[in-house]
Amino acid sequence: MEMKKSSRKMQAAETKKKIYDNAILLFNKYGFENVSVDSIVEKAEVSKGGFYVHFASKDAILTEMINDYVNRLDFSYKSFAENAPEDAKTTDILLSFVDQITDTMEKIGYNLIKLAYRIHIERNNENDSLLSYDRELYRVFNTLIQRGISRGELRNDLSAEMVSNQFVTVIRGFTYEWCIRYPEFNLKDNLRRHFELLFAGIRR
Amino acid sequence: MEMKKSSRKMQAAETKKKIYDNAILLFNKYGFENVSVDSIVEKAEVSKGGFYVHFASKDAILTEMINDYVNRLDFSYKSFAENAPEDAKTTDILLSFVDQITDTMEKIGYNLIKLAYRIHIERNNENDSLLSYDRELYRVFNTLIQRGISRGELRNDLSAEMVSNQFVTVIRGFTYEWCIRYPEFNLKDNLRRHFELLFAGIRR
Amino acid sequence: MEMKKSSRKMQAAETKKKIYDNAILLFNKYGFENVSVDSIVEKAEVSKGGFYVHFASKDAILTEMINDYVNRLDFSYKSFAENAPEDAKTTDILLSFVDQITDTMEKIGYNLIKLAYRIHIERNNENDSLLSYDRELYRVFNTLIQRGISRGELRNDLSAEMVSNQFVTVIRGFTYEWCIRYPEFNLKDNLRRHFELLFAGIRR
Amino acid sequence: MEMKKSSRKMQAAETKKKIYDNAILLFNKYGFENVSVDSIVEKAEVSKGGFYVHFASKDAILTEMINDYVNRLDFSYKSFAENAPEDAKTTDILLSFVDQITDTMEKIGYNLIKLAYRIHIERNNENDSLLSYDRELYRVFNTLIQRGISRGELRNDLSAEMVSNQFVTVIRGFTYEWCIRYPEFNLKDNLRRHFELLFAGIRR
DNA sequence: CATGAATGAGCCTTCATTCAT
DNA sequence: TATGAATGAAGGCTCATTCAT
Repeated sequence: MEMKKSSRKMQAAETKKKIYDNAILLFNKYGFENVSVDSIVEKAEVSKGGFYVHFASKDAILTEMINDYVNRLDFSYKSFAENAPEDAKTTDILLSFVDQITDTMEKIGYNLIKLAYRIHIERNNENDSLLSYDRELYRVFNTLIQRGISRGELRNDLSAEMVSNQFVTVIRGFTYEWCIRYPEFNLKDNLRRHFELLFAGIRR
Repeated sequence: MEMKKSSRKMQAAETKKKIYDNAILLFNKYGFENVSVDSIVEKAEVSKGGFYVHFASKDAILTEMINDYVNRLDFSYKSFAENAPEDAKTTDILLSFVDQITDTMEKIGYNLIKLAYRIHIERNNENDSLLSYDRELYRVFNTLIQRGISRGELRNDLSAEMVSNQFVTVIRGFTYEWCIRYPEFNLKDNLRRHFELLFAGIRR
Repeated sequence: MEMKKSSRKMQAAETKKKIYDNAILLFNKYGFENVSVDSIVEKAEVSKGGFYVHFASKDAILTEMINDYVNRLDFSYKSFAENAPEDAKTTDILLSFVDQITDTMEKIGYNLIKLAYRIHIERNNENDSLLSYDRELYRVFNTLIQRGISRGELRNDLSAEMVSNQFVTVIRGFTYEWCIRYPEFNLKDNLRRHFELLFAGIRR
Repeated sequence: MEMKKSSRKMQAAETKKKIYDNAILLFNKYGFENVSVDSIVEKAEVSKGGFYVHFASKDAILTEMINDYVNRLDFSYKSFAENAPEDAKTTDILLSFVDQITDTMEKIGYNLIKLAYRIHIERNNENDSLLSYDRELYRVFNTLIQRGISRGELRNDLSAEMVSNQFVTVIRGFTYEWCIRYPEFNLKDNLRRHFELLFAGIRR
């Protein structure tokens, strides 16, 4: 009896996932506005009513998607901050943090991220969980930069806050480039290269 | 009487502009897909048929907008390249070029640019006139960086090509940030600051 | 309870029929091009969306109608060919075949047939299922005429093929007349009279 | 001064003809309902306002066309009746009349005639000038048949009225066939053959 | 949970016609 | 006569959502 209930729930969860996955797929291919609930349920091989059993609206599927995205990044940032090596050079830590960010991005997948960016610019700040969320990213950077300054590894005439902001903007900017130039643009290499330039400067 | 000959055409041009301006306004406020032709003509105080006298479709208004945008940037880049001072320091020239770019952006207006970015990410590279166009921007950067290297002002262990690419990506990335953070994000200050960091490096 | 399983589907079928019937009615009264989907759904007392649940387009309803028409005639021709009396005079068989055709036409209804003719001439041979279909009619005639010739009942200086073609053309021509002169033109009487003239000749 | 006025009128007449001809062309290619005034004026290289200078409406052009058609047939029938040879065999006269009809049809042109038939079945007897007009055709036939009967050339057990009606129906029916089977269907041959069958009968 | 028929507001576009120039 | 910008009603079709089964 217990098993049956659980199997029912599993069935339901599978149906939901089928809808979710196919929806994301289509949103990415054609853009959110150009995908109808009809086309989602057709691709997912579910009835139209079934869609509304699992999602309150077409928008709801988007919200869920953004949450996934944010949660995964959140976890990634936090786990880095907790496990950062104590003794390494600050710039090396920064580089490996940037590497981890790109790794996470690539795990989340170009599709989801591009969709997030698209939504982000489509909807006017209405849903700024993404933007606000990156304060976590900002916080990690800020901590690292202050550490670098106080250890004498980074210039002490710089405001850690300003530099952190620049870093976040750079990450977001390069990710945007990745989205519009996929797959020819290598996110990891370019970001790493950019941070190396930022560390050393290009002036002789 | 002779002058009057164009009064009808002028009237028509004004009508077109009224439609165009109001359309851009609405596209930015609500997103292209969420703006109906009905709402455009209502705001522009023109009849629905009137819209189609001046634009072949709702899409056509977008194409016209992108062309405006590209043409203005084009002119800006070219005029800078032609008038660059011969004797100034390369980094100063770069900074003043970046300044001119932001000035141009601000003249074009946040609205138009955000719309362009939105379209850019919404439509899957279908219309990459924007992307390809920025090769002009890339070219100006490349020339300047080579000049800096050969004059001994910039590090000679850097590939001018790579650095130019980074610069273009940075410009685009910061502009994206400007779009999603408007009006709190100051494009000019942030870009200038970023290039200064890039010039000097943040390492001690 | 078991029987009820189809109640939803039966309801749907009824809705579809309501739409179909009213559409045909209106098409005939005002012409296909002059009937809007709005007017159909209003007359059928169905929502606009409902129309598109049952028909993919306004055109689809026409296709369905033509198919109905062709299928019914098809059945009629075939059943005649199978049940033709073996021993009767050929001209009598021909006359009774012509009678059966007009009976079928009248069962199908002036409305549907006129609509079919209208579509036929409106669309430039694009949909010639009707035209090609009448080859079945032609075949029945051909068989009968050959029989008549070989039995010595009909002139043996005539090509059965040519005469069959003439017959089909006559049927179609008189039906056209029926359509444009309805209801004053009696299809059955006129066709029968014409075939009698054709059999005997009008010359003394 | 007199010449100038006339040249103006000629200019106007030419413009009108240009519109008329191109309209007929398009009506035939795409069907009356599918041809817009816009497309007419574009093809005719006339301004939109110009169209309404010469025709009160889109429909007016149709009326004018039907009138042309009817007038030409009218003239043809009358001229035949006036010049019919006194001494020839009635059936020969009938055949040569049928020939003249098809000649006239071919001079008028398949396009115009098909259009007339189309209009005829599209509009519900609203404009039956065509139908009523063919009473002239009927009259010629009636006279000839009565002549044949009284001369002992045709069966005297036939009603001249009935036979005339059959003839007119046949003409119209074969012309319809010509319209929907153009150009593979040879109107003249088929009509001639049919009348020959009607004269002699197909019975042995 | 699942189904799919039904809803009706909304969308983009077309078009015959008018009228000031 | 000729022009073409302007009009606004109408058309075919889409779509997110609801709800009885």
